[in-house]
Amino acid sequence: MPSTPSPRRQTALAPYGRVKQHLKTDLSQGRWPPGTLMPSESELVAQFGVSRMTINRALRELQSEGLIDRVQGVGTFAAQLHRVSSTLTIRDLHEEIEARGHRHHVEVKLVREERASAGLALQLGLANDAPVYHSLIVHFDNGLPLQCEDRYVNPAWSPNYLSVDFSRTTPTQHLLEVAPWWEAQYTIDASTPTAQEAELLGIQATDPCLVLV
Amino acid sequence: MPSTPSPRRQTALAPYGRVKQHLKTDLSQGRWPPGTLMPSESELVAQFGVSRMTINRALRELQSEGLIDRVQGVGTFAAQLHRVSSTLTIRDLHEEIEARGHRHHVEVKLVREERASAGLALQLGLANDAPVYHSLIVHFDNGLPLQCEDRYVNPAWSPNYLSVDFSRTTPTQHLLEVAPWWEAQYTIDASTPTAQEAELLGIQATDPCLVLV
DNA sequence: GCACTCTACTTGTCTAGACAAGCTGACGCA
DNA sequence: TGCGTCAGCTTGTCTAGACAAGTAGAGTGC
Repeated sequence: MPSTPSPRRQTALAPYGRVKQHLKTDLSQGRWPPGTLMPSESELVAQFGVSRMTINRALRELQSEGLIDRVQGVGTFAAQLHRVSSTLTIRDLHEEIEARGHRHHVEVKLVREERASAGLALQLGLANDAPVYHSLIVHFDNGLPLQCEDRYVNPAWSPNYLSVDFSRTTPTQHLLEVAPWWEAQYTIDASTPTAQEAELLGIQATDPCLVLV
Repeated sequence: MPSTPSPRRQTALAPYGRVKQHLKTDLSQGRWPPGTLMPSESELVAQFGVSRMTINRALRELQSEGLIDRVQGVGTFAAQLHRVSSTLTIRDLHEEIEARGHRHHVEVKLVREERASAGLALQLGLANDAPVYHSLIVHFDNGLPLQCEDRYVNPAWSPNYLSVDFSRTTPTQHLLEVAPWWEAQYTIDASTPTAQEAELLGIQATDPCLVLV
């Protein structure tokens, strides 16, 4: 999270911090229901008497915290509530395992082009039946199956996704190269794996596991 | 996270994005080992030929991603590796439930001072047998038990932790007041609850759940 | 009615300069 | 030796203005 200046109790909070806190309070009190248009930057400039850059920073950080959505040319909107709950930044599993001094390898179970189902199309912002790239890769840590990576990719983001050698570079890494950095919304859930996933990971289908969507 | 301009393939990445990506690449390639002093803002200004605000934004975002540490008056340092693995921002459950328009209440099961076990002392950076504050609180959403909050606190951070009325303010909120903002390292795991936790939450001990450490 | 253009408004970003706040090490003094 | 002061570095933040890029709506001509 971007560093907030240490607020010495009530005093000496930086202007951008005051703006942030003010908007946060209003948001949590239900002014601007989810999806509602919020004041524009110039309106906030007038209201708080600070420069636009200061307002901009406050809004940018609120956006990074998932509290608001901003659309260029349109405006700032209060975010949907479920967005608020928690944000998880996923880092490349490969890097993580290497950093622990363990051996990492993957088995590519599947890489192909498919047609987007209705739900998938909505998630990726595509038309129904539009082509999507689908990869299914199992990650191993010191020979133990650790993670089952079942990924759908918008072809527009990475046209040559299918031709990448994923035994050398992971999909995450590849996408990070294409998109300079990568952040998305995750739903995290505890659940039991599907039969197929259990088999790939070599665990009991009744063992709990994490599911990221 | 602050919005990055949609990267049109390789071209037209905003300057602050180029700086970020450049530093990220160098960091991942092991220039500046963890803890090492990195170039100052003015050095980067000279190197990239952009204004200091642009460098500052890049660095601020890298910091928010946990890749670097910055200390006012001292400099910018490469972050420790374990910091890199994954960052989870926890929001106050109370706020979250209220924001949904639900009723929230808690039951304080336990608030007391204990002695730190070896493992706990290590985690909190304390000596063995040092006093720690321990609270066990169950959160309810519209009367349904939702979360079991089992928390150990370093007394140095919050000397009056034991005297706080947690039926009015949550531990998270209290700690946020003491420490201006709060970020920590989490291990996230899927597991089955302990018998005690299952009883508190009114669920089957075999139901999967999320565990944050 | 329909398509086009043009304008006003929005956010996205950069700049050059300024001052504040915090740390470190050199220096001078007792 | 020990201590206080201060210069010079660092990051933290704000400002006023500028231009780019994207959107929506009003107006215009067909």
